[in-house]
Amino acid sequence: MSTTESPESGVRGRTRRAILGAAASLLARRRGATLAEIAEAADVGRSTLHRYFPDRDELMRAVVDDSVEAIGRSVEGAAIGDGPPLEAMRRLVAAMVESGDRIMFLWGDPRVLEEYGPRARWGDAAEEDCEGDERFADDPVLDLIRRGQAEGVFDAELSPEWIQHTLWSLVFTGVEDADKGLLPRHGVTATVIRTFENGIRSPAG
Amino acid sequence: MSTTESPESGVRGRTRRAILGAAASLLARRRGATLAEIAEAADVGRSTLHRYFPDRDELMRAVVDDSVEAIGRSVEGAAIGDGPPLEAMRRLVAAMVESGDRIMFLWGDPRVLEEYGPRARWGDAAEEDCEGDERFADDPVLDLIRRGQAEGVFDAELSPEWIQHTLWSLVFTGVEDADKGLLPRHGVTATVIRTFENGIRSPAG
DNA sequence: TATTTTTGGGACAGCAATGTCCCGAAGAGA
DNA sequence: TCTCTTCGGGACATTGCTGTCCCAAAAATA
Repeated sequence: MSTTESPESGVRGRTRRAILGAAASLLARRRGATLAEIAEAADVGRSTLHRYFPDRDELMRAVVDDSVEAIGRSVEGAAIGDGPPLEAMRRLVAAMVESGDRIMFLWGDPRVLEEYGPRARWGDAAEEDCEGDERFADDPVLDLIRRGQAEGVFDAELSPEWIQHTLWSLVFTGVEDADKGLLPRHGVTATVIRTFENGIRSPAG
Repeated sequence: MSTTESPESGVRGRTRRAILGAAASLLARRRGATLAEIAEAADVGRSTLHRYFPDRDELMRAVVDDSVEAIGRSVEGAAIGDGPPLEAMRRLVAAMVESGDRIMFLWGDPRVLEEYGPRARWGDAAEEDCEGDERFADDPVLDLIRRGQAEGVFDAELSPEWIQHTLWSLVFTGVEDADKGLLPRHGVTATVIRTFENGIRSPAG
């Protein structure tokens, strides 16, 4: 190990990922899930869980970080900076749907991002007057939305933030419906894209 | 009413409504809020709260029932059975936005409707194979959606249930954003309607 | 004013979740 | 095989929420 952070040491890395994955998946569906339940879902003893994450808060922070990273990687793979905005947006939706569990975890409880969000990385003492938006100033998703608006493809009367929230919201709803069996898993992306782009109005009408 | 249910007796009715309102408002924003917090928000002693609702479950059921009724009344006032579907839908959105707190409470936690939903009214032992949809068979909102589809106004390739979920989801997001100050309170309805109807595509494009 | 209802708060026991510690067993690596 | 690490589970004290009971004060009603 280098200094403080254990990198990805074969054993600990695997266990750690197992815990984070199980936690995200379970917490997405049952917030307030017990640590014992999370441990069980991860197929790990409660002691082990405590060994990796001393208390609930640290676990939450880690799961949030991990989820943000996972989604980030997925989004990165969509290369939303390239090509026509509409097509980039479709790739983005697909990427987000693929990270279904993480999306449900992060978006399912607004508090989660507020309390354990990226802010933590900057140190917690920083309670500046940041209205909570500038930290997303370089968000590639917002960039894409602005680009689409500038090119006249996306509705410019809607604020980029609102469009972004709509996106998250629809993806979340789609993933959730699929999770409940109300929507076929393979059709989620198409349905979300269709609704997101055109709304519910009949294309014919 | 006469026998078991206390009707609306001036005093008890007022206290009851205060508790239900405060509970919905608080639980909408902080699920897992303590009974003590709810009592405080309702400006009532914890004893009094327990006097009206013996335990947490009964309170939850009551808040759900109350919220469903409140929204129902609001929706009823929108007369969504009359007139062109598109205009009816706009009235519906406006009505739902007006019930912001209740919407946030009911939609914010999917579990809430599953555990304390209308099913409770039928008796809890009824665990028939109802896939959970037939109970909404006569839902006026679904009726409106189907009507709109039949008239060629709403996208017929989207399932009515999906459209309904989209509707709830967008209204929820709008109300939530307004709650956080990200969206001007008076513009929520228009923004939601615009997005819901047309998606994010530029009308010009 | 007198009576009944309603209320608020304190005291209390029960309970489930949490966090800590320890030890023997299983597993990985040399 | 030997050694070091990691693991699972039990035991334990602690904490915070819950639900119950009681009583005096405040409010409503007659």
